[in-house]
Amino acid sequence: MDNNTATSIFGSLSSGIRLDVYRLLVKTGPAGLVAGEIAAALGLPSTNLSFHLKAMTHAQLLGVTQEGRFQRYRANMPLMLDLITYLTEECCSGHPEQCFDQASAFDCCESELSNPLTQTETKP
Amino acid sequence: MDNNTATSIFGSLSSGIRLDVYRLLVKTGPAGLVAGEIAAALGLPSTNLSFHLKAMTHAQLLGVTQEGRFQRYRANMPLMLDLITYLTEECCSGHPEQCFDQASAFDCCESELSNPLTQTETKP
DNA sequence: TCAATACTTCAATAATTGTTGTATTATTGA
DNA sequence: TCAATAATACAACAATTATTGAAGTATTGA
Repeated sequence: MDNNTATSIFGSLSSGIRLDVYRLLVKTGPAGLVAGEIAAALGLPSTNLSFHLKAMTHAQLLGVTQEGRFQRYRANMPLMLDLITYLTEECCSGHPEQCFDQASAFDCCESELSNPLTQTETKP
Repeated sequence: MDNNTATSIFGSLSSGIRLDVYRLLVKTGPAGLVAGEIAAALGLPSTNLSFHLKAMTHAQLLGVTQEGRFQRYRANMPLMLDLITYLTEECCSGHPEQCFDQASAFDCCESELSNPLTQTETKP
């Protein structure tokens, strides 16, 4: 992960439409959705959605596979994990527990179970 | 966390300069840096840096406190955790382990130790 | 008090990004 | 084959964002 890759991912998620698309595809997981389903779910004109899908695919935030005349899009989850790693590299110069001393409602550094990405159940 | 908040955070990190600023401040942790130190570290004209710091502060990605004639900036780490939670809410409709079955090099769902935010040591 | 320092604001301009409608490509099923 | 469907490409225009230099505000220390 380098600065350019990271900024293009962030740029991809800096529009309300693209963020909605991404969250929708995170929700559907490996099944993904074809472009028309995304357009219907979000109520967007196909030409505008296509513009945004292209941007997200170019940033590698989405993957796409052809199925006949359909294009199926999926969220690239591993890339998001890479991005988080990049953001927190050298956190507090190697002492990440300090980053959260300031915060009240976070106990992430005391617990190994606080990352939503690593849990299958968040509502016990 | 709502769509608008999240897109403004992503917009904040969609410029190479702002991403450099954020990562620099993550690295310095609670100590933070004053504006002049950031400008010196990144080699930026103060007027341009000020523009970017204002954008990041407005998005709440940075906090700022006055110290005499200095302005000290710090990264808002808890906000980043909120953002990650927002992105992964309803991941795979409640079955996040599926999101990573596609990936080869990630074992996050088998291990509770893979989140950089929850570790104090990443290089054993 | 006053010059120097730290930083921000403002205005002008440049560059990038977003939206829409129309046209085009490719695939399917009758 | 051919009309219908799915989606993308292009062009025009609108809107937003970035950069710079000059001017302004506030604080400090001599």
